[in-house]
Amino acid sequence: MESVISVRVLDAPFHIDKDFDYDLPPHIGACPRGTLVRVPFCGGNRLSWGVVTGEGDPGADVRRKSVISKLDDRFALDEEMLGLCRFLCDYYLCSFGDAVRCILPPALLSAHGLNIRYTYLCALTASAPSDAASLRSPAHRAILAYLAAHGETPREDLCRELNVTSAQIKALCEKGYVALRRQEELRNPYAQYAEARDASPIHLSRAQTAAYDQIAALYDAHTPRAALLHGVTGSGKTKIMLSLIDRVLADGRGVILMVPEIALTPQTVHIFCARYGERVAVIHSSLSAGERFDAWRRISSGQVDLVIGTRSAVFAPLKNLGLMIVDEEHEHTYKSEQDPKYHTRQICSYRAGVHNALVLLASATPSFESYYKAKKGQYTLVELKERFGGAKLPEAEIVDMREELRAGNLSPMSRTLFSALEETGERGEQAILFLNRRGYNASLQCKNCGEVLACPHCSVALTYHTTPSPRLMCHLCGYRAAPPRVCPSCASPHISYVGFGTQKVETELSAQLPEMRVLRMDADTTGTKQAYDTMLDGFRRGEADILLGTQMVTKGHDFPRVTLVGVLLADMGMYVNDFRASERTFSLLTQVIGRAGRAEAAGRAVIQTFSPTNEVIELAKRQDYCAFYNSEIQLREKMCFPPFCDMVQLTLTSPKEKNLFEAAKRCADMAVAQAEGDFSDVPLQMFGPMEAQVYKQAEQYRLRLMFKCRWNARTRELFRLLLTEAPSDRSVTVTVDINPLHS
DNA sequence: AGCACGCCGACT
DNA sequence: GTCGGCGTGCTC
Repeated sequence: MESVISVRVLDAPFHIDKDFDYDLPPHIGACPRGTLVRVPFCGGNRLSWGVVTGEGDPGADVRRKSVISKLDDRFALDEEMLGLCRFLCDYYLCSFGDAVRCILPPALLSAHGLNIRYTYLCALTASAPSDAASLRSPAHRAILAYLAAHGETPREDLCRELNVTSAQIKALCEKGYVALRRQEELRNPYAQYAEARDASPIHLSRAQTAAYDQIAALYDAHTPRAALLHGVTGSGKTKIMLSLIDRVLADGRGVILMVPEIALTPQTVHIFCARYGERVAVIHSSLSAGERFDAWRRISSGQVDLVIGTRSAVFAPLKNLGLMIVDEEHEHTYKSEQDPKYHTRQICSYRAGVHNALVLLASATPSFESYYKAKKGQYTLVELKERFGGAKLPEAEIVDMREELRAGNLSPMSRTLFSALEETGERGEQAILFLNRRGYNASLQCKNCGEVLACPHCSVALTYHTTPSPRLMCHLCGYRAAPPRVCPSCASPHISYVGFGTQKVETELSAQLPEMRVLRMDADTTGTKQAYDTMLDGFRRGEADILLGTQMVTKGHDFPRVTLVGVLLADMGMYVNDFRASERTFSLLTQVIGRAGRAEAAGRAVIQTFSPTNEVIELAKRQDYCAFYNSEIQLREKMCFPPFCDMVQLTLTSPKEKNLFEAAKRCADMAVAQAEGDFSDVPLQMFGPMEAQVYKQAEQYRLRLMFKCRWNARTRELFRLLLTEAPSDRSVTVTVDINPLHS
C-alpha cells in the first residue's frame, strides 16, 4: 500500500521553503521523520535531496510525485538534529537546506555518492581442512596456515605478508574454505597518536582545584548551565579542562572541545589522543571530505565520546552530551562566514538545553557578550587570577612613536625595540614581533597629536575613500565628509595614513640586524596548515631568532626561549570602522604580551604606538581586563551597542547598480513602514542604506542596511516578512547576518 | 535558486 | 519565417 509523506526539499530557496507531499512507493520501505530521501523537484524533475518531516495528506485529488530512493537509515537525522535545523532556520533566517547542509558532513549529500571505503576481512570457515597438506598450491597452503595461526585478517595484510594475490584468496573462497567479511573503513588520521598512551594523573594547584570544584558542581546539577572560565595566560586552564573531561567521560557522557583553528596544532591533538586513545575524533578544516565523513560516522555510531575540533565540531552527533567547552571563546572564528552565519556559543546553548549539559567558555579576554552575561549572573563566572607556579607577567613598556619621528627615526622599529632585539640576540634568546596587518582600511591620523578622525555620530573611525572622489565615510551610519587639510584637533597639516606591512619590516630587520635570523609568518608565507606547523616547530627548535608576523604569531603555543615581544603598531586596527575595535585590540595585545617569558626567564614587552596615552593600550600593558571591561562597557551602553542590543545586517548584492539602489530603497521603506505599522511594538533602529566596506567586488555591487534591535521571536517575524516580500528584483540577492562580528 | 514558457527584435 | 534575448511564473 502506497503512503504519502511530507518532505522538506533541500534545494528550495528561502521564500518557498516549506513541506511538499510525495507518494512513497512500498519498495522503498519505511521513511520515518528525519530520513533523507531523493525526490524529483521542479519542472525538469531534477533529483534533489529532501528530509522527511512526517506524514503527508493522502487527499486523492492532488497530483503528487514519488520518492525515488532513500539513504541508509543510520544516516537519518534524529529528533535533536531536526530540532537544531529548525532552530537554525528560525534564528538565523536561513533555508532548511542551508541548515541541513551545515550540520551534516558534505560527503553525505554529495553527488559523488557516499564514498565509503571498505576493508575485506578473511577468515577460515568451518569446512576449511585442518590439515593444509591436502591442498596442492603452496600459496593456498600458506594462506590457510596463516589464517589458522592469526585468525581474521584484512585481505591487504594477507596479500602483503604472504606475497599472494587477491585472486588466490578468491579461489579459496570459492572452495568454501575462506569467508570474506566486508567492513566499513573508518579512517582516523590521528590513530598513531593514540598509541603513545599517557593517562598520568593531573595535579591541580589550590586555585585550580577551587575553579574545578565550582565548575564540577554546575555539571552535577544535570540541568543546562553555562560557566565562563576567565583565566590569565598560563593559569592552567588546560589542566582544569582535562580534569573535567575525565569526570564527564567517567559518567559515560560525551564531550565536545572546541578550539580555534590556529590552536589545533599537533601538540594539542597529541595530548588528548594520548590520554583518551581511540575514543577521540579530531575535526578541522584540512581534513578531506572522506576523513570528515569517517569521523562523523565514528561519532554517530557511538565509537567516540570526545570530539576535538573547530567551529563545525559543535554539530558532532554525540548522543549523550555532558559537556561542551569553547576554548578562547572570544575568537572570531567561532562565527560562521557562510549561511547560516551561526555563532558556536549559540549552538552550544541550544544543545545544552536538549542534553542538560554544561557549556564551559574559557578565555583570558572574554568577549563582551559573555562577560556581560557572567556579570549579570546568567553564566557562572569562574576566575583564575594567578599564573601557575608563580610565573610573572612580562614587564611591558609603551614607546611613543611620535618621539621617534621627531628624532628622525623613520624605521618601523623604535630605538628601544632595536636595542632590546640586540640584547636578546646576544643572550641567545628569541623574540616575537607582531604587526597587525589586518585593517586594510586606512584611517587618517595626525602625526603631531595622534588624533584619528572619527565619526561624530558613532565614535568609530572614518574610512578614507579615494573613489569616486577623496572623502571620509562612516560605514555604520553613512556619514560622509571631505578630508580636512589640517588636523581638526591641533591644526597641524601633517596628516597621514597609518600602516606598513610585515614584508617591509622583514627587509628593514635584515638590513639593520643582519646577524639575526628572521622568520616571517603571515597569510602569504603559510599556505597550508602543514607549512604553519612546520614554521612554528622550526622556531621552537631555535632555527630563527625573530618570529615576525600577523595575528597568527600571537596564538602559537609555548615558546620557552622567547623573552622579548614587540608590538610594532599597537593602535593599528584600533581605529577601523567598528565598535568592537577596542575589544579586539585589547585581546590581541594581551595575548601577544603573554607570549613573553612563560618559563623561568623574565619576559619583556615593547609596545609601540602613536597614541601612547590611549587607555586601551595602557590597560593592555597593565594586563587589566576588568578595568578595560568596566570602561568600555559604559561606552557600549551609552552608544547602545551589543551587548545592550542585537544587530542585524542585511547585505544586498547585484551586478546592476540601479536595480540595487531601488531594491535597497524598497527594503528600507518596507522596514520603516512595518516598524511604524503592524510591528510598532518592535523596538528598531535602522541605519543606511550605505555602501559596504568593499562596495564593488567581482562585478557585484553591495549595499548594507544595519539595524539595532532585540532579536526575539517578534523581531524575527518582522525580518522574515522583510526577506520574503521586499526583494522583488531577480538580480538582487539579500543576505542576513545576525550579530555580525565585523560591521 | 533553477528551469520552462512566452513575447519581441534581428537575422538567414 | 526562426533564433535567442530575458521578464515572469512555478516548484507537490
